[in-house]
Amino acid sequence: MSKTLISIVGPTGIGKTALSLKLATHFKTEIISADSRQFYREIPIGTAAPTNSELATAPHHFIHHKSIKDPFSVGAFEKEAIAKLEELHQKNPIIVMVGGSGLYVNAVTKGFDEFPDIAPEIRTKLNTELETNGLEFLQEELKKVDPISYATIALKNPHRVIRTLEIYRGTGIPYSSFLNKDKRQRPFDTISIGLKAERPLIYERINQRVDQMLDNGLLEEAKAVFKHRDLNALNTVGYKELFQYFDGEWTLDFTVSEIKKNSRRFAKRQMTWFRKNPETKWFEHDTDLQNIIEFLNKVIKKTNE
RNA sequence: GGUGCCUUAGCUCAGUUGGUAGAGCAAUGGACUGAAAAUCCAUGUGUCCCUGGUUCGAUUCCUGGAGGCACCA
Repeated sequence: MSKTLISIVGPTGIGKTALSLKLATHFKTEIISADSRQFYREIPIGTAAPTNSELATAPHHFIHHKSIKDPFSVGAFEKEAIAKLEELHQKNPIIVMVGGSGLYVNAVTKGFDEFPDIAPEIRTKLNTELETNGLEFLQEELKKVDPISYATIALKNPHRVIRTLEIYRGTGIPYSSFLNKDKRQRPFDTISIGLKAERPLIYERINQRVDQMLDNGLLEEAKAVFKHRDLNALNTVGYKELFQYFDGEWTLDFTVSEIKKNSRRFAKRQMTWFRKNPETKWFEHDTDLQNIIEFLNKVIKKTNE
């Protein structure tokens, strides 16, 4: 039987975790997470990570396996996840992956071009240069050093400009010349399942879930990591707003409404990202499990013919 | 009951000396190959409360009405 990865995508709060548990139970298999914030064990509440009883339902990977202090990246995740998948596929031809981080999902299913590791100091330096000299200064350097990227990337996006420049400074080779090498072939087939719902319903559920997180102790959780606020892992909806509240800048009511708003915007960005994958099969969030399983069995049977 | 003020985008409001209107926020669409819950880009037609009048033309002026707020009784 050929190796299969069932990838579940969709906006935050739509029920991906619940579906992943049902599918893992049905196929008697394990779950890989592709969620860029549920990696971190210090922030389970605000990231809506699976609860302990959910984690006990099926073996999970890449949940709470890192500290917010550990440096981590999509590239590192890609390598770890592919290695883990290979290991799991030895035991079971079907593995489930859930995650709301589109880039991380793609890292596993499609893979990236190979880039060398870049010393983190280079990015730090670029960030200082951004602050002192401004974005245009960096754009000028990029124009000289990598005109192809200059013409293609979003020049007003400092993250993108810095990434392309750090590749050049770290290797002496333009970012653009690393792209579109031989795309790696994955040793498994991916079946992509998307969960969808009407926008007002998604928003309503997000609003409710934020209230639920606060009842579950989000405030205390955020307070406990407050002193690490500068870590990238904490540049995250729910925490960055609460830090403003702790600073005395915002009232609690305003903070909560900002968390809800930013969660809604996040969900919108997720939908934009996931919509562009033409291979995703979309189901309503309340679709009967049997229908999804039927669909999966049909596809799996076909690929094994 | 009387007097005054208000009624314009989902919200808060600006504005048009009469030529059918614009800001902030919200919202929407999009991009995104190692920061991605990050970061970035783009998008403003709405019975200008209703009715009648004046006018070539009314959201703007006038009459009447409805709703809101304040003060006086």
